[in-house]
Amino acid sequence: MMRTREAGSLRPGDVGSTVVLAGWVARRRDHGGVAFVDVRDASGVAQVVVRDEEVARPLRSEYCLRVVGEVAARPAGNANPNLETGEVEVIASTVEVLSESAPLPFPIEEHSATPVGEEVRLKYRYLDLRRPDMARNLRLRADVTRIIRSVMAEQRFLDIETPYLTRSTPEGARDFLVPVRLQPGSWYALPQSPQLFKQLLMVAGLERYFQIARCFRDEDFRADRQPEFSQLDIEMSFCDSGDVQGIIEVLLERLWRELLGYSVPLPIPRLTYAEAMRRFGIDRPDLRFGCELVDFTEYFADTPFRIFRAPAGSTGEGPADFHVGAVVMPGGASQARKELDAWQDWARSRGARGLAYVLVDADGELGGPVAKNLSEAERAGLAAHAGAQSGDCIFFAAGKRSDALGLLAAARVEVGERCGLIDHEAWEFVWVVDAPMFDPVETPDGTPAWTAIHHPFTAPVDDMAADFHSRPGEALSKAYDIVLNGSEIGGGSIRIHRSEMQQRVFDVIGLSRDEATSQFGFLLDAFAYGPPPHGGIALGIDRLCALLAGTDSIRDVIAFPKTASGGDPLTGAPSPITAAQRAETGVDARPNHSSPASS
RNA sequence: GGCCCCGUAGCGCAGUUGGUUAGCGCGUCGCCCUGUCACGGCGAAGGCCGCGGGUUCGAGUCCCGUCGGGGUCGCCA
Repeated sequence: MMRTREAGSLRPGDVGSTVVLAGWVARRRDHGGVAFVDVRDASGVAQVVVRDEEVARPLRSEYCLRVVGEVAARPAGNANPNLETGEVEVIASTVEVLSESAPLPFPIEEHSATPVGEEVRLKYRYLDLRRPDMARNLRLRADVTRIIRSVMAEQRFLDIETPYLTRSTPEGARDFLVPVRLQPGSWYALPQSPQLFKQLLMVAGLERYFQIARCFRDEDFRADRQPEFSQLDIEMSFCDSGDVQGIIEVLLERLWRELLGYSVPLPIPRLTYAEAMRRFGIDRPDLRFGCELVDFTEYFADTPFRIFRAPAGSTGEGPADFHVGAVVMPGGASQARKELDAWQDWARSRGARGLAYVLVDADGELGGPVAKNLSEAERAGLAAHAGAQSGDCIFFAAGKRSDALGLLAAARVEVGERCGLIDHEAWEFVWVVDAPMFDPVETPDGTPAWTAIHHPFTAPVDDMAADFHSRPGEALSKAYDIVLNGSEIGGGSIRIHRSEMQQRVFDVIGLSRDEATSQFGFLLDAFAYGPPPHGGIALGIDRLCALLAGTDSIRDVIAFPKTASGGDPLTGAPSPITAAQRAETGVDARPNHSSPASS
C-alpha cells in the first residue's frame, strides 16, 4: 500500500509519480467532461482532475475522499496563485468516497472574505478547524509545545505532572470546585497554578522542574483570557533571577527562530518596574513606539488650574499620591473638535472624568480649553517640557497616581495606533524587574495595611532582605515579568526559602500564624526540612501562540475554547445535573469533619 | 457587577421619518456551458426580523424587560 501524501506537499519534482491523497473536497468545478476537485487536508490544497463522469458527478463540498492518481504538470497559464500548490495537479485513476457531507452551516474556504460569527464557528468547531487558518494555528501550537519540550529537555528539566484535583488555597482568583463523593460536603479545587506543588518539588530535591500545565480561574473572560488556560510552568533550585531569565531567553530565541525565522536579540533588555511606570505608566510597556509619558506633577505644583493641583488637606491620600502626566500625540493639533470630543468619551468609557488636552498650533501658540487656565509662565514652557512640536496635541491626566498613569498608558497606546506609530512587524521583548513587594490596602479606619503584589513567597531584593518589613511601601521583590509588544507573556520570581524571612512577609500582610498554617501549612511544614534557594516562572502558552500566530484572540489558538459567558456551544457545557447526581456527589451536604491543612 | 456594540434566510449583511408583498451577496437545489481554479449563464427553494411585553390605525424600525454573542472596566495574588 502506498503511503498517503499530504496535499500541500506536492511539488513539480513529483510529476510522473503515482500518489494517494486523503482529504476533503474543498470545491468542485466541471469543465470539458472532467471535474476539477480541490482536495484539502491540514497541509494545504491539491487540485485533482477526475475524468470519469460517473465518479465525479456526486462529489460535493466536504466529502471525505481517498484519491489515487498520477501527478501531472498543469497546462501553462493555468496555475492558480491562490492555491498552495499552483504548479501540479493529480490526474485521478480512482476516487473513493470515504464519507459524504451535509451542506455546510458556514463557508470553510480560506478566501471567503466575510468573517463568520464566533458562536456558529464554535458550535461547529470541527468544521471551523478545517479552515486552513485554524489548522495552521493548531499546527503552530503543536510546534510551540514540541520546541518547549525539546529546549527544556536540553536544559535538563524534568517534566513532572501535578494534581488537577487539589486543595482550595486562597490565591488571587476564584476557584473552580469539584464535589467529592467519598466525602460529602468536602470539595476539591482545580489549581489556579501548580505554584505550591512546584515549590514542594524543589524541597524534594528535583532541582529542575517543568510542566505544560492546565490552570483554572473562575473569573470573567477577555479576548486573551479563558477560564482554563495552559502555562509553561518552571521551577529551579540554586538559581538567581538571571538563571531563570536565561532559560526563558534561550527558549524564546528558539521559538522565534524556528517558527518565524526571526532572531531575538539577546540578552532581552531589563527595565525596572519603577522606570516602566515612569516612562510608560504601566508594568507591561509596548516598546514598539515612543511617545513616552512626561511627568508634570512638579511643573504644575503651584498652578492656578485647580484640576492640575494636588488636593490640599485631603485625608487619606497625601499629595505624594497625586500625579499630573502627559502624552504627546504627534500632529494631533489638527484634530477636529468632534475628534477631541471623542477622546473625552474614550476616557469616560475607561472610568476617567475626561482627558485634558492642549493644542500646539503652527506658530507654537497653545490652544484648547485648558490653556487659558494656565499661568503665563506655565504656557511658555509647556510644549518644551512635554517635548511637543508645533502641530502636536498634548493630553493630560491628573489625579491619584495609579489612575492618572493608567489613563495615560492607555492613551499612549491609543495614540500609537491612531497615528500609525506601531510597527506591526516588530518584536519588542523586555523584562520588567524589581516590582514592589507590597501594595497598600485601603482600610476603613485609615490604618496602613499591605497585600502581597506577586504572591507571599516572593523574595525581596538583596539589599532590602534585612529590613523590608520596616518599610513595606519601598520594598522591591525579585520578581520578573517577560513582556512582548505590550503583552505580559510570563512572570515569576525568586522565592523565599527561609522561614524567618517568610514570617516577616506574613507579618507585613497581616497574616497570623494560625491563618498561614491553615492556608499553606503543608508548604510551611515542608520548608522546615532544608528547602533549597529556588525560583521559577510561568509562561502563558495561549497568549504566546496567539502572538506567534498573529491573532488578537487566544480562542484562535485553542481547539475548543469557551464563549464569554463560559459556555461551549458545541457540547452545551455547562449543563444542569440531575437530582441523583446532586445526591451522589453530596453538593448539598455539609462537611462531616474538618480537615486541617497541617498536622 | 458596570458600560458599549451586535442579534433580519444556512452564512455575511442592507432595510430611509413607523406605512402595502422584508431585500442583496455567498451558499444550497435544478438546468445550461465545458481545462476550470473565488469560472460563467438561466431558474428555484429558503424568513417567529432572538424572545416577551408595551406605545400606535399600523412595529424589523420606537420604549421597557429578557436571552444570546462580542468588546471593555472592575476582577484576574
